[in-house]
Amino acid sequence: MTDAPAARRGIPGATVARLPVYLRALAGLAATGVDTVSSEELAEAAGVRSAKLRKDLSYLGSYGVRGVGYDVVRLREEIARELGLQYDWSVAIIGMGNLGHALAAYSGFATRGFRVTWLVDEDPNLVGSRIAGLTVIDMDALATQPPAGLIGVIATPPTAAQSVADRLVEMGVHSILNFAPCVLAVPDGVEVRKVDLATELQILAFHEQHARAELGPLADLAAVEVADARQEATS
Amino acid sequence: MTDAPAARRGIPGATVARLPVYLRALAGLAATGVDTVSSEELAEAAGVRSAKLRKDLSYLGSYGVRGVGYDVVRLREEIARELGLQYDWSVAIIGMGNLGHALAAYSGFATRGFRVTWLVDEDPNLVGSRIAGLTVIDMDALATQPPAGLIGVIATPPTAAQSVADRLVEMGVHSILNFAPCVLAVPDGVEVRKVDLATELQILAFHEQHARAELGPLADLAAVEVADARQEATS
DNA sequence: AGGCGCTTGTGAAGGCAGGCACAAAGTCGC
DNA sequence: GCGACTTTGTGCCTGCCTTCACAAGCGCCT
Repeated sequence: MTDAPAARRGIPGATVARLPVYLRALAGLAATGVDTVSSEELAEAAGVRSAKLRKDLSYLGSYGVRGVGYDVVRLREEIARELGLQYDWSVAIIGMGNLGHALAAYSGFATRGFRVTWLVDEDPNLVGSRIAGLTVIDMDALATQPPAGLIGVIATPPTAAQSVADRLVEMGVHSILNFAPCVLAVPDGVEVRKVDLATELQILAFHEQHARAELGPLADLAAVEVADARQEATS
Repeated sequence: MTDAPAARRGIPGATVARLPVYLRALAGLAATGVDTVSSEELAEAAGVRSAKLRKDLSYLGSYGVRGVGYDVVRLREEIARELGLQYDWSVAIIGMGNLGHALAAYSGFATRGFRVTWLVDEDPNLVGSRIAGLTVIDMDALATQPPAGLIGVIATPPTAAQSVADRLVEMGVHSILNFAPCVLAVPDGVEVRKVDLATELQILAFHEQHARAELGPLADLAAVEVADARQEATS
């Protein structure tokens, strides 16, 4: 997991990070008509241990019935409320490059309680154009009407990310999702979560390398071939 | 973080997850001509505490010089080696939707030790077309030449993700990065890291809601407005 | 050559998260 | 109406990660 920051209202950060997974699992169960689920079943659907699931849910209150399980609809509502999903949250995507484009068109946000409301870019050629049904604006235009509860998504090159973050903070945003591969400095009270694609791959590479090392030197040759291919390409 | 799995070779999972961040910070320092850095400076650049940084680096060995600091070039090499980045890793992206497209075009992979080598999709209309300089193939074609050390990136809809994962495992892949919002079941020895964009936003929503609650009921009204707007849109 | 100041590397302590196991509590069958 | 069965909620323990604090080590200055 990326960083699990300080817990609020007594709910551990690790638990908060898992609630969306439970919510997803519950949505799947509800779609198939299940109306009651045991911690064992739900845990399997969510990919965790049942004891962990029960402990997580216990932080929300006692919404289960002993001997029976959890009411799917009720539990869904409770988790959604805990996550603040009883209303949609507005999302502004800053940076309309490859990634920003894809995010703007990504349907997964709308179905999970979020509405992409603003698309922002600095490039004059992009400002004014329409992407995914929205008109691209610049940061100044966004700053004129900073809505309360806005979540900022930074999809700019890393060089621009800090200044964008500064401006977001300035206009009162205190939740930022950062796709730019860099460290953002923000004041206390502003929550930054980062998604770094290359970092994830590098972590996988570590495991891949060490899994390979355990197979002995023979298995290592395959990776060396990759290295050779690289040299060909760069020479 | 997503899950920090079992450590190998004694390096804690939490440390492995931070090594890429250090690597990035070192690259930045090297670009500005710095050749020696103290743990304090590097920690600041990486957004961590210096004690944590030193402990992390100590797992790799003693590459620092007391009273001086760390040699930037040397430390970079050591971390890169530990992560297995002395050679490029091949990456196959499965699912050429919005996200898959953006990932294929994302330049951040190539500059960090990865080469997108295969683009895969099931749609006959897409197979054979060219995206970002590569020809899209289908899973069968990928299976004919499963290269050792391949990392699979799943960018399909969630309904297809499990079957894609099964096929990847079948062809010997044991490192998977999953963008589909679902839980993947894989055998032991296969490493799955997941990136779920909506989950990240939901975690932010939790913090946003509770940060707001602390400001009192007045501040809560703004969010309710958003809820009203939603009802208008859905009615 | 010797001492001084700076920085690393690490033992120890504290805190958080995960897993186990069981008592509490509710339902179902008879 | 009562007992047996099922499943939740949770206290305790264990292990990992983080933080603190300091001794060890290195270079530099005198």
